[in-house]
Order: sequence, then structure tokens, then C-alpha cells
Amino acid sequence: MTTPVRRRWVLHVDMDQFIAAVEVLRNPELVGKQVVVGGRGDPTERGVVSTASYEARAFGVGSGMPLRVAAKKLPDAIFLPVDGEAYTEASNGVMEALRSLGVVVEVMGWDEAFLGVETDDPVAFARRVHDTVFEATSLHCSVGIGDNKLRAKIATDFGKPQGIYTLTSENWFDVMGDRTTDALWGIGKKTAKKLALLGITTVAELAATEDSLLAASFGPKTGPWIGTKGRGIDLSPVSAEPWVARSHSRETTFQHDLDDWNLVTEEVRRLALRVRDDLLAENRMAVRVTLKVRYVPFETHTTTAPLVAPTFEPEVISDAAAALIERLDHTRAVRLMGVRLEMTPPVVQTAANSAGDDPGT
DNA sequence: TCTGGGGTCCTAGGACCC
DNA sequence: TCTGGGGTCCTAGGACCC
Repeated sequence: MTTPVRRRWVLHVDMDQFIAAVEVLRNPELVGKQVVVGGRGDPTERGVVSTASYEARAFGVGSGMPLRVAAKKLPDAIFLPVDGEAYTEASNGVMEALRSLGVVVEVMGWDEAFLGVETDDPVAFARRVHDTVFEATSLHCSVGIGDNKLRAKIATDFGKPQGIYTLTSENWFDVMGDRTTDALWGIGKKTAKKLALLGITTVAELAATEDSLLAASFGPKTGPWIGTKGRGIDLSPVSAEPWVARSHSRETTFQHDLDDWNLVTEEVRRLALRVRDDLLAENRMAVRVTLKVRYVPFETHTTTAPLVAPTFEPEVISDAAAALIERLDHTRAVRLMGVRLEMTPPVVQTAANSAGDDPGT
């Protein structure tokens, strides 16, 4: 009798219609209905769909679609506002259940995670993942199994909903070879179009392309990186290291285009103070300010400036953001304003500085 | 149809320096 | 006259992802 081979696998867990599922869970009357979650839940407002239930998707409503368009397609659907707190809480429950399996868990947002697993039976383990999460949260997920993160991530979609799918070097070209390049994680519409101009349409064609040719079109780093995607290669490890943000931002799309620049300035100051609060909560001072403007109809620019010194001072931050407004075109109307603050690196807690170093004021 | 909000990383071009 | 060859830093924009 042969000993089963324990190998290192990557599993990708993706919750099925997560946001809509959480809403249905706390309001069982929504079961089986067309549920569309997005914006403030008012389909006459500017905003887009975050998630639609499968019943709504059947009519072509999906993520990223303007709420007004969704309402035109589905006038009788139930429109709900995005409730971030509820999803964060549900997400925490999911991640906790995953960690209870005793594997490396890399969180990828509210409803996704990679697992680093050593097992001789990844399919059985994937079933256990689904059942464990469902028992803990009453939410269903799909699981992709791969020999790296890229393949596991792509596999998940083939299993949806509530399924399991395996994608490895064994079946990579059988499954992916004839698909268009934008089926790859990391290659979007723009890059796919640019590749098509080079005569590269499918994953197999991309895999067979010389790195030097890709580098000439996409740059020394991005070019070869795109090539590895085509071959299904991904060397990045599954890591449980907690995510450390480099910046935070807040932005507002106005319900009506704004041409009063006094109001624009008011909003910029308000946004700056909100981001400042986010930084304070992490105890990381601001070092740079970026102002984002979207002119009517939909033209976006950014402008940025360093702060003289790292700071939490509300007036300094708000003045710095307001000063950047001088650089904008005040003859145009605006549909969005945003403020981003880059932060100092996080303070690493050591015995030395927890023993009584005064952080100062 | 009319396009959210919150993030990251890479590239290109100009400034500046030796 | 006609103007090297790097290296680094900064900024704006592009692309992508959830």
C-alpha cells in the first residue's frame, strides 16, 4: 500500500453573493427575491451596485452597474443601502471559522481569503472549509484549489456557487488555453485590448510570447509579469501577515454637479478631517496630501503635495488640502472630490517603547 | 446605461546632481 | 559650438482589484 502524498496546496475561498447573502440572512423575507445592494439604497441617486442576488443577476444586473440602470431593468427589485459594519462583522465570523482550521489564512477583503494547506486530499479539505464556514455563519462559499494563488483564485469562479474546482499545472492549458487573456487575474480590459493589438488574444498565445516583446510594450517589470500570468505561474506566498495600509482616503460623488467652488472647498475640508480621524485611529501621522477631482462629465485628475512635517493637526491637514484647490480649474463644474493622506509607517510595539517612551504631543 | 468608494503598484517624464 | 551618461527623487496618470 502506498502512503498518501502530503503536499502544499493553495485554497481560495470566496463567499457566494456575500453582501446580498448577509442581507438575506438578517431579513429572511428577502429569500428568493431580487435584492440589489448599492449606494444609499436609493435607485434614483448616483451610485452603483455592490452586489446583486442571483435572482437579480438572472436579469443582467450585476456589480458596478449604475443603480439607475439596475432600476430600469428591475423596477420591482428590493434596493438596499450598503451597510459596511454589518459586512465587516459577518466577514470577521467567516475569517475566524477559517482560522479555526489551523491553516495559514490570508484575508483578501470582506469575502475572500487564501489558505495555505498541507494535505493529501485537497478536495476533502475544501469540503470541510465550506461546511465549517456554513456551520459558523450560515453563509455559503465556493473553494478553488490550486498549486499557487493565481490558479486557486481563477479556479473558484468555475466552482460557483457552492462548488469546488481544481486548477493546477496539469490542466492549466486545457482549461485556460483558449480563453481570452482577461480571464486572468490581474489582466483587465485595457491590457487585454493592448495585447490583442500585438496579435495576442488567448492565454496560450500569451504564454508563448517572449518576455522581451512584452517588456517593450508594457515596461520592464509589468511585461514579464503579464507573461507569467499566461503560464499560470505565481510564486507569491500565502501570508498571514496582517495588512498594513499605506494611505487612507475619502471621496464624495455629489448628487448634483457642483459649480460653486466655496462649496467645493467646504467639502474638501470636511473630507480632510474625516481622513485625519482615520489616521488618528491608527496612530499614524499624515505625510502627504492628494486631492482628487472629477470634472463634469467624467474627467479625473489628482494633485499632491508633501506636508512640511508629519502631523495630526486638523488645521494643518485641512489647510494643506484646501491649498491644493488653487491648482484646479475653477471654471469647470465638479462631480467628485476626494482627499487622500499618506501615512508614516506603523509604530512597531517593542519592549523599549511600551516601557514608557512618551509619544509626545 | 452613465459611470461608487477604498485601496495598491507601476510607468513616464522632468528636475536635479555628479 | 551643440550640447554625456548615469542615478535618484518627485509627481501625475494608468491599470487593476475588491
